Amino acid sequence: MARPDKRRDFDRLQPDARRAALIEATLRCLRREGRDGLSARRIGAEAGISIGLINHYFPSKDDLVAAAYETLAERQLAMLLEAAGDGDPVARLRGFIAAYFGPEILDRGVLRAWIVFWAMAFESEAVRAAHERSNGAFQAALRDLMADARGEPGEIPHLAGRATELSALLDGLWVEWCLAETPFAPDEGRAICDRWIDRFLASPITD
Amino acid sequence: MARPDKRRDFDRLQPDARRAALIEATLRCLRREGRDGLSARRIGAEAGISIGLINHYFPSKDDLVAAAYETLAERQLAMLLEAAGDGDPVARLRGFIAAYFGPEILDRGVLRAWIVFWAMAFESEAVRAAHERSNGAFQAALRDLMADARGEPGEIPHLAGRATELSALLDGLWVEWCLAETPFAPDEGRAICDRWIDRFLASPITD
DNA sequence: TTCCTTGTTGAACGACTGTACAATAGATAA
DNA sequence: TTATCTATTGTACAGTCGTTCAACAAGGAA
Repeated sequence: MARPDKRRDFDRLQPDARRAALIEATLRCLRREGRDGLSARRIGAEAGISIGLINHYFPSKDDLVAAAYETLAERQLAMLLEAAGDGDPVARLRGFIAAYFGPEILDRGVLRAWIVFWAMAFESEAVRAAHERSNGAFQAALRDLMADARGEPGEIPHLAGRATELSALLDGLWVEWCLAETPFAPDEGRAICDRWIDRFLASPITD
Repeated sequence: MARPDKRRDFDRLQPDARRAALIEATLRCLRREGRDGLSARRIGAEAGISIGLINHYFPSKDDLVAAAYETLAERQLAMLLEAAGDGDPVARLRGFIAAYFGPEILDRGVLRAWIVFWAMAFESEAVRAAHERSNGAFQAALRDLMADARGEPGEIPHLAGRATELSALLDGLWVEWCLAETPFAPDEGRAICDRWIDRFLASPITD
């Protein structure tokens, strides 16, 4: 007898699609549960697949986390650059910073995931490398925006230090906001950074 | 027959001393191994006691971590205030910041432990409360130093925002330094903050 | 249709986890 | 000395963990 209602036991996906789905499931678990969410069984359940499949795509947990880190970091940076728009340079810099205080980054779950990335950077070479790349890309983007905003070439060595400073200020406010019981208003954080930019634009090129 | 060489099976300490020893052992484990070090067995081994004793002093792991968090945070803040000295107000502020870029804080192990604190603040009410207290004390100290340095009353509401800003800058540089493969020189971080203070001191009181 | 590749399953393994708890022994008071 | 208190021990328990691997099945090729 035929089995017209035969239920397929599983969907067989293309490797790329399955990899992407596993990364997304990992990010959801990390946002929701932090390090506790980083378990093969939970990620498998979140992705709707069985335990063994994860190791078929990622030789170890570290590789999965590194891939998730890079995926999220690239997405966030792309979002910020998108929000910066293509107007005049100063507006781009300010737009970038304003978007940083939007709901996609100023989110407790996102920091919760990020903290796992930072923690694993101490243990896993793959995650450390992912951090190095992501952080480098972020600061490079910031440096270019800052150089344009002040109309100077981005290669000025001193500018890298200023970009590190602004990047640190952003990160610090981000951590502070996400961990505080009653955090400052997002607009307040944006205002702090806007005033920082005011001073940056007003200061001499050697500073 | 007497047993003159009878070996005592264990040293019985006063509760306070044992509590302190457990907290110190926890801090060493966290610095060395991060979250992996946060296991009753490892802490017990580090402290030279057996597993069960931990639960005798701390009803759960969260309480031990919260106590360790508060101990470390208080110690660090006390060290910074000590380093600030009792000279003129501006020198005190600069001394505080200079000490922040010293080996007791700018240390990968310390951040590694601190990341565990941040991670657990999402899961444990006790740790979150410890963070709230520690962070509040740190920013209050910073705000007072800044108020004195500019010769204005510390209750000025705007000053709290500036203290949050400097605190975020410090935290951000700390994280950046500890996680970077090849970090900037500590003096460079101190110089960034010193220039920040220059601008702070030069800016009008409403800013 | 039949064959083959490989995406997918799920049980199994040994190691580790936090906590509970009865038993032990050091210290102090009577 | 003896009794009492409690700091301390270490086993036990019920889980969860990451990873391995033989078996299964979906989909395309022949």
